[in-house]
Amino acid sequence: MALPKVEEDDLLERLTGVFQKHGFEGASLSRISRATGLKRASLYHRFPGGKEEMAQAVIRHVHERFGRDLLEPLRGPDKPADKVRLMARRLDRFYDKGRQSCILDTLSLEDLAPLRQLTASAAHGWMEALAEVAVEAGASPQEARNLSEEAVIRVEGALILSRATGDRRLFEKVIEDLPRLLTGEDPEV
Amino acid sequence: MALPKVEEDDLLERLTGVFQKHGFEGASLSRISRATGLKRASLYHRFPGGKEEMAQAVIRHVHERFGRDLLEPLRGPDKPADKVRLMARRLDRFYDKGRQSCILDTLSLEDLAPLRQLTASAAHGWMEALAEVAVEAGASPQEARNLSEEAVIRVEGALILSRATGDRRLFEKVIEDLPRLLTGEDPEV
DNA sequence: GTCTATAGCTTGATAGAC
DNA sequence: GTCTATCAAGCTATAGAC
Repeated sequence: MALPKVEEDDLLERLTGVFQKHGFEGASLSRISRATGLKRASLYHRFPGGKEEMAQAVIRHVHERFGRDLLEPLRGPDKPADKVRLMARRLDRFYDKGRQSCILDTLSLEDLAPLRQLTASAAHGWMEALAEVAVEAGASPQEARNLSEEAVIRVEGALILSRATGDRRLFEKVIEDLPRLLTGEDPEV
Repeated sequence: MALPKVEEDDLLERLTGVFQKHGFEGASLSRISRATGLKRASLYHRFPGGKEEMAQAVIRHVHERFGRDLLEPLRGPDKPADKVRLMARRLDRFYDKGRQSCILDTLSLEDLAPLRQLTASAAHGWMEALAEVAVEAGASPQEARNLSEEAVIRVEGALILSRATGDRRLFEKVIEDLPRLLTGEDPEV
């Protein structure tokens, strides 16, 4: 807590970029050092647990930012369809129109229990928030659960396919379809 | 072509396992050597292009096996719903009920053009085969395209979520729902 | 076609100066 | 809190014997 929050956040953003782009194994300390401007020893001063602690911090950071910017608004007073439309726009931005990978993907390949626990928690938080807004839009709790799972599955699948094919149109389609899927209303972008 | 096809296939299967489990960066020559029983120099004798050539061979191999075992039957004379049910069962086996990752995921993170081209081709082949059977089941060409994209997106997304959460039920649900999605008929497992 | 041996570099991590 | 310097271990890749 010695550092101002902005600098701490900036560091975590840069760290996130590396793990997002290269995954756990590909996120070498050289790359991390270059991206953050901090030398190896400085990184270990801040993250005594090394790479694994950095990866944990990244998931926590993304979880927090995602919750604040994309999920919290879903609990506001606006119409469900409007709230989902807003989230869809921010999702599009969050993943840079499908160019960025999701850390639920890139940080879950390596079989590390502490990371798995954090990705699981993040995924569940996302689905729960979507289920709540689906209920608000008229779905039964069971339907809402299914719809929220479906929504997250589609986003993650579209990201993989966009990356594997180099064609980001699939991602855009999935994003545009989210309001209809979750609330039954048309996008009306 | 000096080796019998079985041994060549066995080698490729073991190679596939390593790249599937650890991704491109995580698939070190040590791991590959251990998994295949071949020393470094022997691997380079068979794959002069090193790791990247091995990864290419893996995608080609999986593409071929996937096409032969899962997609080719879709073009047979049986009822569309029956053919999709068969594919769904084999998909479930192919990904070991959601325990295995897809190489479209694990081999597309590293930004290598030759690999990207192969993953793209494999993904498109899969979607085309699904679209054909959807048309056969009564969908319009445009509908069929959408349904086939939706199906592949769901499978890939479910694999990611299963891995990130450690809960494979989502994958099973997606697999079971494929016949209904693509042909409009109930699973009747 | 497989091996041992090795080159040369990069990795994750640490010690200690400032 | 950041740095330089360093470590042992790992990495990809190659040379050359059999």
